[in-house]
Amino acid sequence: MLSFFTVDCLIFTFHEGKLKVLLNERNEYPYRDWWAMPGYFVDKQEEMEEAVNRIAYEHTGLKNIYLEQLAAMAGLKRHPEGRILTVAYMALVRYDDVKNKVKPVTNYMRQAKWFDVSDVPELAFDHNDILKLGLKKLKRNLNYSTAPFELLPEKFTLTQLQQIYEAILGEMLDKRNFRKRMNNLGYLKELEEFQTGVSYRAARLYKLDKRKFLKLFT
Amino acid sequence: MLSFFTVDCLIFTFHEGKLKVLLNERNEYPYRDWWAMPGYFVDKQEEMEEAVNRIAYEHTGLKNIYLEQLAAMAGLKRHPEGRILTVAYMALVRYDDVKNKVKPVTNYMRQAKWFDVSDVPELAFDHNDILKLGLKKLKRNLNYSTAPFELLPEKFTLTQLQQIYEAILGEMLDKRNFRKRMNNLGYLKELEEFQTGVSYRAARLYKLDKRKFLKLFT
DNA sequence: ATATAATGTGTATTTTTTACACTATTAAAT
DNA sequence: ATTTAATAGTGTAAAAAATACACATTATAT
Repeated sequence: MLSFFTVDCLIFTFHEGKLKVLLNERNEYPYRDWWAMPGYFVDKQEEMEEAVNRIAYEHTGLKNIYLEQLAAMAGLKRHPEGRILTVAYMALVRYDDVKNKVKPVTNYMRQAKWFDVSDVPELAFDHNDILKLGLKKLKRNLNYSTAPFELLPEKFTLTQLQQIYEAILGEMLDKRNFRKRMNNLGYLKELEEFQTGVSYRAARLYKLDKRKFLKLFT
Repeated sequence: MLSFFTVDCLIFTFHEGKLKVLLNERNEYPYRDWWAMPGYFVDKQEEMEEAVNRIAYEHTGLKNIYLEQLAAMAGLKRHPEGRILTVAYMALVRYDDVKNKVKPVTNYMRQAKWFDVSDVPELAFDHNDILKLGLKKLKRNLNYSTAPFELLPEKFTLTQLQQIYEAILGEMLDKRNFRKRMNNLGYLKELEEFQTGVSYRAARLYKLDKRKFLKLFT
């Protein structure tokens, strides 16, 4: 009746204009020395989402992050010792919130590093497939999800938002048309506050009006 | 290292203008006498998709059907004996192709029956949640997937296609606008054939041009 | 004062979406 | 032969959304 299984988590963030994903260098058989999504076994008495939160917490120092389930992978040949089912998630975190910029070494993992999503090496197991799934889902649901805002601070500029759209869609967008569209969405609140600490004209800050967002999409 | 887990499958079809889902009446603890999605344990040496295909075959007599994975459910309390992880799929089948209109009784299952999706009782386990997920996914991906065509014969009329869109979206569509939109998709082939056996004006038949569809969406 | 770096804005055009009602065709019934 | 019943099939005008495109404005640093 017992079930050993793992969860793996694509942790995405946005930094310096790029969409990044956090990967581990494995220190354990199989795929020792390969890069892989953070992941581990789910404890017997632990809910699956708790396990994902635990793993994400170990890597980022953050709790209660945004999570979406991507897929269950259960191929008989994905692990040399036999089938190990894994449930893959994706998490979205704000770069500035991340506490441990580099995850301390454990016995099964050497280091963690942010990779630009367009520059990811061949990964352990079926993790490249999972990454593709994650990026595809992010892209497909872009207009119906709060995902872009999970990658930004609570108050953000339209340029930051546009950069995230561009990173997720993989194409450049026209500034004026983008702003027009965003203002028509109906769930962005224009604040009377402005960026600080920049050596050029400070941009206006916006925030997501979650109530209005939910009204539109539920 | 061993992993017992199940797969469950929402089998959808379209009949008499309604979207239908095939459900089993359980004859086994837990949830004896409740209706549930068809599902069962995955054999130790069996791929997960094989298992889904096997279950769908037992219920419909069909092989190589359209499948999409929906979610993994692993709540500690979903089964009274402890966690049983299940991976939920949805399948789409053509009603006219289904061989066994009623599934023979087995020791764990009393009968199978098509339910109108808008008239489904309270189901075993978390199966109502899974049904909601399935319907939501069907709706959200309607315009990027071959799903509507999986529910229709190879050659179909635009009215049939419109009925499927309406059933999935849960709203009525305007005939002229719908036809205009379908003709602009670029992947419907207008045939020089017409319906037969109807006692009124026979409608033109169409079919999906899969090559063109794939070009657009890959 | 000047240079720098990014912000913020409008209009014309095209495309897409929406609203809306009647004639055409076929088979069956009389 | 005519009528009835049932569904197929069609066009246009209006509104809304998407696109293409360039320059003046503002804040800071020197």
